[in-house]
Amino acid sequence: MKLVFCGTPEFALPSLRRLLADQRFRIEAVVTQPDRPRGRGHRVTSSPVKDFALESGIYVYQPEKIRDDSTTSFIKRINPDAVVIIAYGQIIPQHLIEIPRLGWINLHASLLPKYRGAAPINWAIANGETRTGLTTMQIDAGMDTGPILLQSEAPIGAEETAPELSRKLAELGAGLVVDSLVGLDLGKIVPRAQDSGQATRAPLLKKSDGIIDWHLSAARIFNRIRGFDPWPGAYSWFRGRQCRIWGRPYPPNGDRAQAEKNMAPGTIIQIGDTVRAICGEGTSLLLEAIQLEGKNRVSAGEFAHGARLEAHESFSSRAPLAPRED
RNA sequence: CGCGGGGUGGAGCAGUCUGGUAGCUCGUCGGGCUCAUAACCCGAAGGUCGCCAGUUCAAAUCUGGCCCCCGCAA
Repeated sequence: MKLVFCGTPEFALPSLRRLLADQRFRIEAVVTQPDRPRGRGHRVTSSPVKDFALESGIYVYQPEKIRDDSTTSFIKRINPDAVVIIAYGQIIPQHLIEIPRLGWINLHASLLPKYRGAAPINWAIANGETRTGLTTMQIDAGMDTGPILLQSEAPIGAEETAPELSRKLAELGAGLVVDSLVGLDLGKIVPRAQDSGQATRAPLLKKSDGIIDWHLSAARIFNRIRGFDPWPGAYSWFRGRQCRIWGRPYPPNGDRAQAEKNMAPGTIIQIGDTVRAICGEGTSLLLEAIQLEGKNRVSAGEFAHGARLEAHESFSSRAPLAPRED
């Protein structure tokens, strides 16, 4: 089966590897996002998929916009049986979708129609889901709305973070992609329309999604810490400085709970090397690590030693109104 | 040439503007105290203040260059 592989980040790599190793498939080309200036200093960076493709000697195509005419002729010239598209990062126009006879086969990291959009793994964890899954589908012109080929469930660990779950799903997904292609080719899989009435959204993450609302329970804040790792993370402000926070719910303690019930959410409590922050619903978050802007990540104990916490200091869910003058 | 914050005994920080004895909270080691504690008390070791050069009687501190780490933005 002749294929074009279309993808950009790490998540797409296991599937690309699997297809490359399987004799039934021949990958004619890889399409990935153009090298762009990114990161500190705006250095030009290539995508993980591109790096892997080059190492493997696969032809790499990087259109600025996939809707360009040159892409159409490029795909037509190759005439693939299917295009496999995983986390590519651009919307595919209808006239391109129609070219391959089996369509464009997408691997999506949720049980569609749940969590349609760019960040299904992050939102599933952030919302406290205990299970999610993978879906392969034939893409259509909408956002993750195409007919479903295969689905596979996967549990979310109670403390699992987005990068951990992402690696796990990417590996599982590789097999699903292979099965989908083979099954579709043999006519054993019949694409099945999504029930859009059941759809939920998982929009691209924004920096501000990471702001901690201390009125939420510690369990819900913990879900966001896990789900928004590594970016935007969960953060707050301490003495006017932005401050990324890692922690977990603190086991309720009858004696203290009463005393802490009336403390303002965000208040920091230090008892020895144990540092906690008051959350909503009578809960508190055991702080594990803190990273002040411009500084390295340090353990909560180290943070407390250096900061010399005073009583009743607290995190703020807002940036300081006026610029700092220190 | 995107913007910005840092590099000070083993850890995290203050001190740098306004040059002039190396500070704080811990850790480590030794000793003491307590039925006990998020413990406490006494003592000790440990630092060429990222690197190089310059200014100065004197540089962690001022000037120039370099290396490394990090946040924002993209």
